[in-house]
Amino acid sequence: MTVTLADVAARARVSPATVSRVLNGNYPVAAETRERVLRAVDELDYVLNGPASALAAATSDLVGILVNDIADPFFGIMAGAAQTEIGRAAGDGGPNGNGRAGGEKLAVVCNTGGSPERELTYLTLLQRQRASAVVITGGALEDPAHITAMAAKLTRLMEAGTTVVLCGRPPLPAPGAGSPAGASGAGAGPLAARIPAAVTFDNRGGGRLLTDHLIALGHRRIGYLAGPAGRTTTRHRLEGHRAALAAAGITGDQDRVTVHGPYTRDAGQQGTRELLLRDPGLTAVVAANDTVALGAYAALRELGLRIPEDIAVAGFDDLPFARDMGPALTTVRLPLIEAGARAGRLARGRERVPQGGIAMLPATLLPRASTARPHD
Amino acid sequence: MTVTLADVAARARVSPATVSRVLNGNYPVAAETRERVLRAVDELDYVLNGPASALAAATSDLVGILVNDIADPFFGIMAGAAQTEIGRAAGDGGPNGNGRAGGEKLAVVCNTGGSPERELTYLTLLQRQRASAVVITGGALEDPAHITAMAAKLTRLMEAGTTVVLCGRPPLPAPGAGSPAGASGAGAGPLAARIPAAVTFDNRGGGRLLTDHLIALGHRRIGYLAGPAGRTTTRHRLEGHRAALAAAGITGDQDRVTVHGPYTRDAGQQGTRELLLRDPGLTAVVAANDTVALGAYAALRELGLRIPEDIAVAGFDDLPFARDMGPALTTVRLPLIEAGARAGRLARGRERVPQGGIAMLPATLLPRASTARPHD
DNA sequence: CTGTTAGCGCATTCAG
DNA sequence: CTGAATGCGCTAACAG
Repeated sequence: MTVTLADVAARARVSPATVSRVLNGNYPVAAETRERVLRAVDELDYVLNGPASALAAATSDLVGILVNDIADPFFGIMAGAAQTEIGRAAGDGGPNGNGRAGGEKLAVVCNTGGSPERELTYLTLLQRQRASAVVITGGALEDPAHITAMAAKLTRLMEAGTTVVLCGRPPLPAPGAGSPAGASGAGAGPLAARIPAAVTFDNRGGGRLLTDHLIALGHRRIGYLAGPAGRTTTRHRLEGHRAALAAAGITGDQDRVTVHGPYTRDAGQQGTRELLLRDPGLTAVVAANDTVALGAYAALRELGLRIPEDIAVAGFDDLPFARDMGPALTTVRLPLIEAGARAGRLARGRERVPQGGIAMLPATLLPRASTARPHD
Repeated sequence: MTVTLADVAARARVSPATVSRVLNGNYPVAAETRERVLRAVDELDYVLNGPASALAAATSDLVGILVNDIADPFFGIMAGAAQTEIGRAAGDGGPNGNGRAGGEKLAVVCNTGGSPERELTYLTLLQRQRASAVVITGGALEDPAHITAMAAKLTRLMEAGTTVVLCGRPPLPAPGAGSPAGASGAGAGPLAARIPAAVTFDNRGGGRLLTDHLIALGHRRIGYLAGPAGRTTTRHRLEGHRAALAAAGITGDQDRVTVHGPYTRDAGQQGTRELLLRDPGLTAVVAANDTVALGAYAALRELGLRIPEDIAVAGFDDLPFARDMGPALTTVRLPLIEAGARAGRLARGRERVPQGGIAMLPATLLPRASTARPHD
């Protein structure tokens, strides 16, 4: 019923092997023959059977992109950039036309919702599909059990020939002393990289920049709306913040003016209320990201506090809406598009792996209207 | 090198068929045997070969979700809801644990960037993978050639057994008179549905509601920042707007105070400048969506105009940031999560197809601070 | 309930 | 440059 390679071969009066060769384009075929085959393909409206081809070739053209939250533009922007880069057909520089689907990869994004189990599940599913590459975005959970499980899973993926790229996530911890000599005599040739390439953000530096800015304005009592506990991004941003405070000689019980919560607007709103309950004298609130800052705005509005006159607010990421908030949000810009694009290129092996397997992208401060000197 | 079903069978001392049966869970197997097999699977760390299984079964567990712009929360929210619903394992109600990956589907989102060619390309790629279902979100392009191509492609997908669900997109135009009797004698049994199920939004009604609101406040000179020309969503929202104007007896050259552009902040900014150039007497600007309204805010700020005192602004969609803009944005809420979830359930055949194959979800007006009576 | 037997559709050796 | 033969790993009839 469904048309197969053999049907095309019959119509083009060639062997199935020849059809396969023109379709994959990685083998010399006479121009005239190719022409005939392509015509037959069009006439029959033939579509390659992916599973069959993946089975025979032991690899598929699927590339998975894992994100924590697909509704969050932070991930959407990175994933979009990666997907564009990956979807780019072999030769061309732009999006190719016709719905014919030549040598492209199928770049797909998978939403883990920040759940470690789903992260693992998706990796297994991708492994099952024999994905040619996997890009994992966003911060990592710092739970030892999960780290071990992830490391094992990623190792297995890489052993199976899947390229693994980390994007906006720190590299995996070094796998200890490593296994000794290992396999028997015959050198099995250089195995795939044992460490995934990583493109990361300077979250620590960004956090530092932001709080330095606040301190320079004269703030000394600064609340901090941290991300979820146990995640690398949360920790790094917070560390940058604390480093700035320490450098300025601001001591005191910082944990008291730090609250953790998910990267959501609601968490920011509740956290801000909590912070002001704990210390009504705060002159500034730093949010772990722009979405959380959205919630801070809401809470302050509720309380009748003006930004920045009564209290300054800052975010992180510079999502598109940041500059249109009322007032425009001071934040830290991360090169999300560049990160996604580089990760995409790494996934396709189109970019050289950076020094030591890891590239750190800089964060830049964007002072806007939501921060000013404290009132008195 | 890589462990196969046969290895598991050997270790569990059963036949490969039995292993396949316990893994797929759709066939009676003795509890003890199952136990033994599962143990072997764990011990060998076996992962099913997706392509092989898809080839043999002539269907894969892949479900594709097409979106126009993955960086836009409008799509992210719908896609996330759909993905959650689809990823839900057969029996259970929540996200399943362990990275073992049982009977789940692999729900993946594909970013078309709004390009018709990429839309077709992704569909072909999914067809190639023998996807079990495809969810297509967002408005459709109204170009006849593209509509024809899409209809053909979707028909082919459905003929091949792929479930097609439209989400936030109007149903395809009826396929004309349809082909006559067709195939030969033997009734081939009831073919798959010839029309994809659709979950759509009442964009027209929402547009109407919004402009009615503005008119009720006393506005009569209203600019409109429309979406990209030739898209159903754009047209429907605009039609609702025009209908409200007409009902209020507001005539005049409405095209003059309507500008089209992509659904981006920049387009909103430029469009607003253009609108005020064309008619400085506008007392309100309606944006095709919230992101475009973001740009309108920016442009008005630039011009030193206050919202809503000097000019009212309204959006559409009620994205999370809308209520934290300065001032809070009046907009129309669409049940994005419900739409995505229903589309996901339809894709898995877990929800009855609605009346006539199409369900229309309502839009509700959310009046906020960005709209008020005109100044004089 | 379980084992045996055949392919699924394609990519590759090899010959020619 | 092209054709013929083989097997990728699994599922789906059938028997038993």
